Amino acid sequence: MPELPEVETTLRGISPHILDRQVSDVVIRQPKLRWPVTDGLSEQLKQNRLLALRRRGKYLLFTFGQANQTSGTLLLHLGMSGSLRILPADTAPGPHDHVDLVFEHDRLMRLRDPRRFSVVLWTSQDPEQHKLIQHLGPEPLSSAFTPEHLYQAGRRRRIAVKAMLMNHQIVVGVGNIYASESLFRAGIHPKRSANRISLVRYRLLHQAVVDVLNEAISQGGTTLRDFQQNDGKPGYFAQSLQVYGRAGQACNQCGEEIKQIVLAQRSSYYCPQCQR
DNA sequence: ACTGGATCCTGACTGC
DNA sequence: TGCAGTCAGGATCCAG
Repeated sequence: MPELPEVETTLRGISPHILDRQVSDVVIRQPKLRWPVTDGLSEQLKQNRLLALRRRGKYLLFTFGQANQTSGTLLLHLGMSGSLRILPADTAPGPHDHVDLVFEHDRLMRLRDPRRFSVVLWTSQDPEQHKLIQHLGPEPLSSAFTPEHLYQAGRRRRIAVKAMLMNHQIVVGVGNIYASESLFRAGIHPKRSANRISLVRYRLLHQAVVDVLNEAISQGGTTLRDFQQNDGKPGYFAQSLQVYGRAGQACNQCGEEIKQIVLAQRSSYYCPQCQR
């Protein structure tokens, strides 16, 4: 389900309900996710307060502790099909509701994930040094993400530019939908070799990534099948998609038929007229 | 050092 | 209606 805009939407939706609240209970119904849920998670969290909550790439980082004393950080990644919701504490769990954090004011945060690719891990170290976090590239909506950064990363790689955009060591948060959409806006063919793109064109691509992500966030993300914002509403960016999922339909820009190809095991959509 | 492919898991959809 | 096959918004691991 979630790329950066969906994770950001989730973050904004859940924060006001749980920030500065104390955990009264933890329920783990299914510990077998992408990796086993950290042993003893319940003991780490109970009676601790959520001191801070932020996003790094597609990870959510929940910092827990007492007063200003940090005890550690919960790393949470939603994988392909994960979602978080805030519910009354007595809400009966449905299928695939694997983890609940119950908070002191009778609210719970519930992780649902049919495909179980999500990640729930505890670390008492600095989360920036965690194995899953430390090699992540720059945030696309920060000043560390620049056209020159993309150009330098692309120079020494022969992989398809779309595969490069989706490599989170180069830039985080860009998944299959937004990679396709950004390349369309920049007029670059998804299969084009990363080292055969000029700085001028990387400037276009950089701006396209930033714009697409910002627009998607402002519309609450993209709902294809099951993504819901915290209030149960879908994300509305699906209406703005120009190529993703539009194989066989006419390009909104030139009328040419949108094509679908498989690239690095993922479906890619593009306009053969507008993208070279 | 890069790169492409297989892999984890379940649900929704398509075609016979 | 049932069943097999295909495809999914992610990212790691492994072999070449």
